[in-house]
Amino acid sequence: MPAKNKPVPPLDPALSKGEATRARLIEAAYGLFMQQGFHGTSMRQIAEAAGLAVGGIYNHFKDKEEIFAAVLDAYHPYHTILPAVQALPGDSVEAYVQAAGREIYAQVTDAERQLLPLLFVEMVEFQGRHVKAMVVKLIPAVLSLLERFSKMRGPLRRLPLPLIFRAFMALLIGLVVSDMLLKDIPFFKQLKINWLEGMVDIFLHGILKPEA
Amino acid sequence: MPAKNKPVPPLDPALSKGEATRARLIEAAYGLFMQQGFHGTSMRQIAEAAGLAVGGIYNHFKDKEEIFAAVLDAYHPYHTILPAVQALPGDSVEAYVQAAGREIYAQVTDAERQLLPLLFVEMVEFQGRHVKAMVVKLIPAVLSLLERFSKMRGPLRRLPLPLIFRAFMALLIGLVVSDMLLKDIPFFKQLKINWLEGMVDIFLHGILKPEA
DNA sequence: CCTACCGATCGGTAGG
DNA sequence: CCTACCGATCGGTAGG
Repeated sequence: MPAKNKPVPPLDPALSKGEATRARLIEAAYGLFMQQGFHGTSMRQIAEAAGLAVGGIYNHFKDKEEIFAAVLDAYHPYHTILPAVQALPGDSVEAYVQAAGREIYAQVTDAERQLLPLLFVEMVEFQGRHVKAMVVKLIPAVLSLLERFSKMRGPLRRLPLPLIFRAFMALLIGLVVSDMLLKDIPFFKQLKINWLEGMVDIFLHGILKPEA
Repeated sequence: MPAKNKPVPPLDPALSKGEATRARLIEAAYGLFMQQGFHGTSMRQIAEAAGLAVGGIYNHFKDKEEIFAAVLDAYHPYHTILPAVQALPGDSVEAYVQAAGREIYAQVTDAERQLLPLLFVEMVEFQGRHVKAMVVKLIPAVLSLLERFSKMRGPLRRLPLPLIFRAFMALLIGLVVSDMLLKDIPFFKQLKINWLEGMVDIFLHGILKPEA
């Protein structure tokens, strides 16, 4: 083996050249998918935005769908939301639910414009198949969360824990989705209501015993 | 004016030839948009499915977006949901909310596979602009519904009526959306929970005074 | 990672 | 002069 010059792998501070190109492609594709959707975005557009030729993309991704999966993986917030929710102080149900609501909503609305259009593309083009795979991987973590929740069962009404969890998630999902449709409408902007706080309040009254 | 023969307009039982062709185009485009999305569906596919040539489409719609708008208008269920909800018996809050939940959920899940993918396309391709226009038109009807609701305020906690309404809609939206992601997962199918009933129950406890 | 290109198909329009 | 379409083709772009 002759001493061919090294290709300079991760000698660089952070990323190798290949990794940097891959990251540029993901970032470029993310912006284009958000604005134009999946079929509305061409490989040439992605290449141009990332500063390389069409053919070069295929050194990093086998096809367009693989780019989308990488984008979704890079931008979905579950790897930040779940640890954050697990680390929340859990003294009482009220404190926990309020904190969780704030935490999830903050991360989700923060990610709303960053993520929701991407999720719509996912549903349209792939019938949610990538997200479904994520959900399956998340099940154990959710179960351990429910386990922890079950220790605070005292003040709770007799309701199945999965129902409580899903109702909470449904409320937040519905809040974020309806936000997209309502936020530009003057009539709604004029209503001075703290929607998140109000919904969490309704939810808490819904799951707690009256005497609590 | 000589007695030229009449052009035989809507003598036919239901639709004129033009209207029938338009209806066929909408139906064909609907099926294709649902399966393939907007950019994933070609004018040629729509034409073929409707049994005419590509050029013929443009006698009915000026471009592809106009077809989509017509499809959305033909298939969204607000003109059936709203009258149904307005006609519900409204003796008590509990009865009303339970009936409304069942009614909306039935229509929405019935329309789920008929409509949700279309709404995702709408969000991806048009940033919800057609649905926003619908929402604005619906505001007066919703306000009159809230007006009616305000007469049953007795057993309700002191909460803003718009909050109650939106929380209810958010819960149902979240239920339907999460359904799409969860329904195929074995773990969830194994849970014997009546999700709709449970969520409506939580919601009702959330908005009603404890003593009621 | 590029240049050069493929089979096919894109949304939209021509004249008749 | 109209509605409803045809066969053919426009300039460009798709994923690979």
